[in-house]
Amino acid sequence: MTTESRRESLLSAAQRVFAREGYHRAGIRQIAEAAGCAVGTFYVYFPTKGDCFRALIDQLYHRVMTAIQAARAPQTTPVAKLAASLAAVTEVLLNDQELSRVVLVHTRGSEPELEDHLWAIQQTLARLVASDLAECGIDQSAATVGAHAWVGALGEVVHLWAREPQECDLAGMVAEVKRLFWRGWNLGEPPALSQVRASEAR
Amino acid sequence: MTTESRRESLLSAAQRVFAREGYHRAGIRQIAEAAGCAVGTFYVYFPTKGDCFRALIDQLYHRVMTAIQAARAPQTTPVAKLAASLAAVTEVLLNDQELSRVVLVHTRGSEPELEDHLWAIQQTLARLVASDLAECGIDQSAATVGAHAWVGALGEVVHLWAREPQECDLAGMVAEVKRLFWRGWNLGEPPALSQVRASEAR
Amino acid sequence: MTTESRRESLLSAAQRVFAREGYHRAGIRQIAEAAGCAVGTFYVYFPTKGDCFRALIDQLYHRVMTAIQAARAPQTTPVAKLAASLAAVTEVLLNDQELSRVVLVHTRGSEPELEDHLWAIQQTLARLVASDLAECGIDQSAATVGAHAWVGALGEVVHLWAREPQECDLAGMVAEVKRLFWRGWNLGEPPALSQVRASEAR
Amino acid sequence: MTTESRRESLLSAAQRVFAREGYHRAGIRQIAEAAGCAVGTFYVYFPTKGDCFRALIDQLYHRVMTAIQAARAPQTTPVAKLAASLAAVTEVLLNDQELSRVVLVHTRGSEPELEDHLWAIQQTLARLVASDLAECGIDQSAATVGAHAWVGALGEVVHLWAREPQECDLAGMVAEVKRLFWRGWNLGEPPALSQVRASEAR
DNA sequence: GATGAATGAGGGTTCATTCAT
DNA sequence: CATGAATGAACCCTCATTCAT
Repeated sequence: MTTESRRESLLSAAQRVFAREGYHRAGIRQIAEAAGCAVGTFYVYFPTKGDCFRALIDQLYHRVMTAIQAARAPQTTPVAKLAASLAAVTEVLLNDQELSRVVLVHTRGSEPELEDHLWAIQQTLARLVASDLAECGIDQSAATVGAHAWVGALGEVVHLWAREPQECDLAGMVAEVKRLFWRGWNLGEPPALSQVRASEAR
Repeated sequence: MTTESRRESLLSAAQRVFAREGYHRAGIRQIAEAAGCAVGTFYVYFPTKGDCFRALIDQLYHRVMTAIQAARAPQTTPVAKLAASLAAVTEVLLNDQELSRVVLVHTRGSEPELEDHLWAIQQTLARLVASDLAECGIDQSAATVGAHAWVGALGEVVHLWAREPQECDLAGMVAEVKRLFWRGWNLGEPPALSQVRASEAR
Repeated sequence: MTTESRRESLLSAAQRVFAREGYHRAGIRQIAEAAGCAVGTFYVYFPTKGDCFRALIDQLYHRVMTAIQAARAPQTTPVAKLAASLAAVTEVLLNDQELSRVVLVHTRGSEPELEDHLWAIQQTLARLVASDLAECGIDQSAATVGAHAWVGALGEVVHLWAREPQECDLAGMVAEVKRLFWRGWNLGEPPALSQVRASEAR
Repeated sequence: MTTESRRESLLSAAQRVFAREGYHRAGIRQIAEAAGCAVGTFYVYFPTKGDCFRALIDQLYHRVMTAIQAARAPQTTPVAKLAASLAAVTEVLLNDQELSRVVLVHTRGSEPELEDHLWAIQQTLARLVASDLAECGIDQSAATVGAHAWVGALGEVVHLWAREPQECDLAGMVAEVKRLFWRGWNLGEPPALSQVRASEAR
């Protein structure tokens, strides 16, 4: 087993345990056991429990940012860029549901440092959305609030799905949130996901 | 000092400490000290740290529910009831900012039992809103999602304010959220708060 | 059991365990057990293992300084003051043999902070002796070295006794050290302990 | 790199790290890194951290004993032998200051086994000095104590120098210690180092 | 011989909770 | 009711040592 795969097995074990137990109830012992290695091995790869959690946050962040950049690149109008960004975020959440759950649900109440870290990331994301909104003609402060509201709404929907996975359809809910905000921002009905994708194609 | 006032001083001390430190970093020692009594006294009034926190959750819940019922009673149309409910919630948040912060921000990551408790309450609230939405002509599933999205958006805005209290105006942001969702639900521009209040008067 | 006596029982248990095991091998669990209490109780009285050890250092320091001041007060000539100081130190070592052993033998290799603490104390003591020596006509640098040499010699003799308690007589060795240094400093034969004591009487 | 030179580079790295950090704070990782090799390599040359430290003790011991034997050989009178022995020890300390520091300062508090080992060596040395002293007419027990006192004084002076290297002159202090003990033993003023060396010459 | 990832016993410390006073 | 010393399970983390490559 290479050191990279060991690190990844620890990371995915941590993801599972954090998802199930939350930050504080998750013990290094459990994570190591879930990864099939000893406690000491955990510390070969992560200096700290918090650093391990942060790696998960960063993993999600990286995926989101990558997806957003890829999705925005081919777009030309502000509305299209906004739509593409939201679609990209949505897509990552749908693809990495457990990871999203860990990051969006369990960072709160973990450690101030981690909360700050995620907060900074969400600020980045919110500012991006806000600046798109501003370009779409929405006034500055409404754009800021709107962006945060969107982040919160999305987070809550993930939370709902995290609590009752069998009773709800995350994809459908996410689409509904998009329609809701789209109208709320006076941008009309949102472009269907398929249309966005079509326009992404070069 | 009467039994009741001692309990309330503990509760308000707990509110302050939980707001500042979060659930896990808040220690019984700190709470007791903030309340000006000994650790043992805390346990005369609350069987458990979690029960104390739950009492804060319930306090907010009680205020919200009372306010909603009072606001809805005089309303006749579904839209007016919805508007009244949202306005009532909003008003409680603005009046009890620290308490809202504790409950909405710090319940996550506390303990499964407490998370469940808050969740059940938010479900109740969301269902209320959802049923109003449904009566306003929004289809069932969209109503459910919409209600949760609204709860999440509101929570996030409280979070934003909790993090940067001097840079943002909670009341203004809450009003903006209302406009956003009102349009999102195709209900037109929201009634001004003053109008709602006027119609509340008997 | 009062809190003061509890603290003292912990301190004396710590003294025993540190004497037997040295700083690093001594565990909080052992100390607590030796004191007949739980691990947590140790931390009610000492914030840290190091703080507990430091309390022992300070205990010895306090006894030494008290004894020195009492012994010097009635003396008038520099030689008599020097003799009184050395006799006082000697007396404390003989009365508190285990404590002396802990402090003089086991501080080294404990923690930098503790080593510094003891070092500062020994510097104080050495400077006191050095200044007496200087007043006895010994030149400055020789006085400094002489004082440290005396401290080291005394420490080593304690060490010898710590290692082979049944084969050596600490009191006799300490007396021999005094004679040795007295001649080394050209002060003639040292005053007998009884004489010093006699002159202490008012 | 030959086996021997690798071992020596590890030994000198260990000397540096132990001098800087003390026994417990020095980690195998640091030593290996300082020697420019991997952790595993360390264990090719030393079965144990303690064994590595012991090798340093023995290194100093070997140098001291070699120097003493060389210095004593040409001497004929007991006083000259004593002077030669002390001068030899002194010379080694001055030539191998870092090593002396490691052994004399950091063995205490390391491990019982290592402390015993150094103790046995110091006993050997002390007995040698004590037997010379006895031949110089000093009575048995005074000789033993004197020898230990001398070892302790020397160690403390090394310690002083280890703590404040820039403020003190090890060579000068060592010379002063010699004068002090020489007078303490009623042997008059000590022979100058140069005289000893002259008499060493064949 | 050389490597460095893996190990796991054991370390110090925390803190919600209890209970005798 | 009020107290606060006492508790001990459980936590995160370290590091000397091993061994397959």
